[in-house]
Amino acid sequence: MQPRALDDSDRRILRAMQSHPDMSVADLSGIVGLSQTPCWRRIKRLEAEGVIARRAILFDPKKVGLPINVLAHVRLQRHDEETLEALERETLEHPEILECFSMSGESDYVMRVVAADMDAYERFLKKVLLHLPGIASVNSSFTLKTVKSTPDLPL
Amino acid sequence: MQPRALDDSDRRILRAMQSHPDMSVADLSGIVGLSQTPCWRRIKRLEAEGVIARRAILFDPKKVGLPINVLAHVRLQRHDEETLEALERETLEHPEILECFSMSGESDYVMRVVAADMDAYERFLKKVLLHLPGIASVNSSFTLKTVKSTPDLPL
DNA sequence: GGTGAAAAGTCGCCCAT
DNA sequence: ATGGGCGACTTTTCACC
Repeated sequence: MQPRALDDSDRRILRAMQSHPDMSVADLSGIVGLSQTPCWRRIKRLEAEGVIARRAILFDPKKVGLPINVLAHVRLQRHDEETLEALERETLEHPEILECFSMSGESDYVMRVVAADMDAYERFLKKVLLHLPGIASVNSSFTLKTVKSTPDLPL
Repeated sequence: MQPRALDDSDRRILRAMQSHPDMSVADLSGIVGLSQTPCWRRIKRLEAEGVIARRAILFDPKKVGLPINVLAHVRLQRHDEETLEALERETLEHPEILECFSMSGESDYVMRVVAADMDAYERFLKKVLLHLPGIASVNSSFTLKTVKSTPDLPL
């Protein structure tokens, strides 16, 4: 499962898979200019190496009742390794937190959180975020509109 | 394709699909307690209504050569509708911008941008971001680590 | 809502080159 | 490393309760 660099065929496969997530291997192979078996083997290899992390099904957050989207800018009091690890472990436990990045600059972490309504977010803020290990402050910015949100990478 | 509320079976289907993105309809139907055909029909309906937006294949950004992840906080000079529309249209054109939210609070927009290296980001900043319609300033915060990043919603 | 079934297409994996 | 082929699945669509 190693850093073997991707060659052109790999990149073509990734690009094709990304733009056509449920195309059959047969059709993919046509697009990338390989035949079925080699193409299939490369896909398996890319999966085994973790280049292909997973498949996913994307729902419309509003249509499933999660219209509230918040960027929570988090600062810590303490920055010892233990506190950071505890906080990151907590983060993984809460499905309302979709993304969490540790940051350079002013905030220690930025988290993207979804909620059913403002009340639900406020409860989440008070019951979870403000009790995270080592927390100093949480600054919540609400998104007015999702202009764009895609997992597709520029390959 | 309307706001017909989701019932329990719908939610169970969505939850099951989300945790098992390539389970067969046959197996899904078992989990949710319906039989094949009704389950399949509901899935098609959820797709037609846009509740299920799309399928996706998630790659590891580092392993495909995009280790740089930036949150760009953008402020505008002008806030007329025309400027906003032009900016949002531009956003959609650039695949390096994975997410773009219009915000309440200090920034007008927050964008998540990926790049192959610092140089590439700097070029993108100078050639694209700073030339966006109506731009006043761009404040780039680099992520040191992705603690969590998932499209899975808490259902 | 449920059953059963069948056509078309796909996958996973053998083999040969 | 590529291409061929085949059995075992799935998807999708029936007709009918």
